[in-house]
Amino acid sequence: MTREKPKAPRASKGKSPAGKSAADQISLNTKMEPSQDRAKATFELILEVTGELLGEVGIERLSTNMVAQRAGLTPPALYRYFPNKYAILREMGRRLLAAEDEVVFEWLAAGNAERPITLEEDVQRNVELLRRVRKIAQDQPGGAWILRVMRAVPILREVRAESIDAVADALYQRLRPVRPDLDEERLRAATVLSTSLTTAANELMIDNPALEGHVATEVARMMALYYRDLIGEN
Amino acid sequence: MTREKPKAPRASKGKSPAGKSAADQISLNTKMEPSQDRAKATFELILEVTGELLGEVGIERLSTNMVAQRAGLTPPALYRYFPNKYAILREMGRRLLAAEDEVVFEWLAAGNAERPITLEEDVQRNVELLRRVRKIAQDQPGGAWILRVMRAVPILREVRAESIDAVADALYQRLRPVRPDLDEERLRAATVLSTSLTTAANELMIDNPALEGHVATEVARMMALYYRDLIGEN
DNA sequence: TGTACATCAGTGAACGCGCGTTCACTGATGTAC
DNA sequence: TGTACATCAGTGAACGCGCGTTCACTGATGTAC
Repeated sequence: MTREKPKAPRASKGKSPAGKSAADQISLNTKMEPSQDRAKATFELILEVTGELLGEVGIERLSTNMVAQRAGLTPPALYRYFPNKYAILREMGRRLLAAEDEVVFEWLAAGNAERPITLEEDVQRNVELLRRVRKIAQDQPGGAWILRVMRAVPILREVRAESIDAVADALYQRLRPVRPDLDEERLRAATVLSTSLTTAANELMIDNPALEGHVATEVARMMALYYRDLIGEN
Repeated sequence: MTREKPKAPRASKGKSPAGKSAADQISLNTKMEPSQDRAKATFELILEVTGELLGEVGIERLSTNMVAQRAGLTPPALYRYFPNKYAILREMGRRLLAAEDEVVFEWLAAGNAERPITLEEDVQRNVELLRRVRKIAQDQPGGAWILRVMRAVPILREVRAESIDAVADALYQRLRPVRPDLDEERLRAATVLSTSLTTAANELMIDNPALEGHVATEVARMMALYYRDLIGEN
């Protein structure tokens, strides 16, 4: 009795930017369908366990076999949802950054980036935003490591880049009407830069909690001063 | 005829910060002695080839066997100098960051951080410093990848942290006399922050050459504004 | 409400491969006399 | 300047291990009637 091969949907290869050359060759990273409740729980368990292990052994020693074992599964069970460890990390990274981005979007929607206020108020608003964003990574097991790994692994770098672009663009859209005369490329560069540096500052604080208090206010001040100069309200 | 086991010096385990827990367990990373010219050439060849491969296959697929093969060596020849791939990357990372740091030290020694000048001159000086530092990573094969990997691999993170601390401290020593009244922790935080963010900005530009021109001047301006406010010369 | 059946979720066992690592060795280089 | 010998540099072959991956399968869940 020959069974039909299930031969799953096998992924759409993402947006695959053609000339991206290195290291993303073979690895297609899309997962299969979790439909029943049990399956969804397994799916979430895999993500959770991967976060823990990432912090414990690092990305290099992390393997699908190791994740499966820790989750109390056999390897084929994991394979049902993720073709390899990068797919797991990608899902984790997406969720983490999406949550961070959401905080920023809300902050922007509340008008924090545009109302004229004093420098000190400006700094305090930035401190608060930074704190809220930072908390998301800190509250997730292995969160700090996901952030780090997203800088060094090609497939994950895309996820990170998209998140930064999305945030920078949202900021751009808020600031554009305030200074319609400003050179577009300069404003684009400013928003991408401040977004990138803000995440870098948060990673610095996560790495080095002893500095957290002072660094938070200093980076908040740095950004406030920069944008006040750029927008021209100082 | 039994030979004496050479049983090399086997490393001093670095400074091993006791509670560092994860992922640096087994890996001792010190290399053996290259003495003859031929050996030195091999040593350098290994570093060079590793840089190339790092860019081509990424850190995950990089292996000592792969490096040895590409260098035209057998694995034991590589083992004579490096106990594992992290030792190679560590040496590369050290050299790269030492070269970058040296540029900053010279820039500071030339008094660029203290003389009272106009904002625009200040920005230009920062742009030039950034450019010089950036060039070092760009000129080295796999340089960008070494920088990335140093954020995500525990052993290499130490190398990176030491470099940033050294640069931040040099900056601190320059600024301390200028504002002896400033809270020490605040000034420390400011120097570590600006050092970290400057490297992050350079990595951003390396990742995204299209933005290089604008980002360079914007980050230079950001730092200039920040320090002028901090030191109180605006 | 009960049961038969289709589909979903996960198992157990096995595989080939390349990695890290070791061994006793040969060939190259340098140097004492 | 020539040669004998010690040390340094690199080889060839082999190993055990854990990884990614597959297979045909059993057990769990949901649903049509």
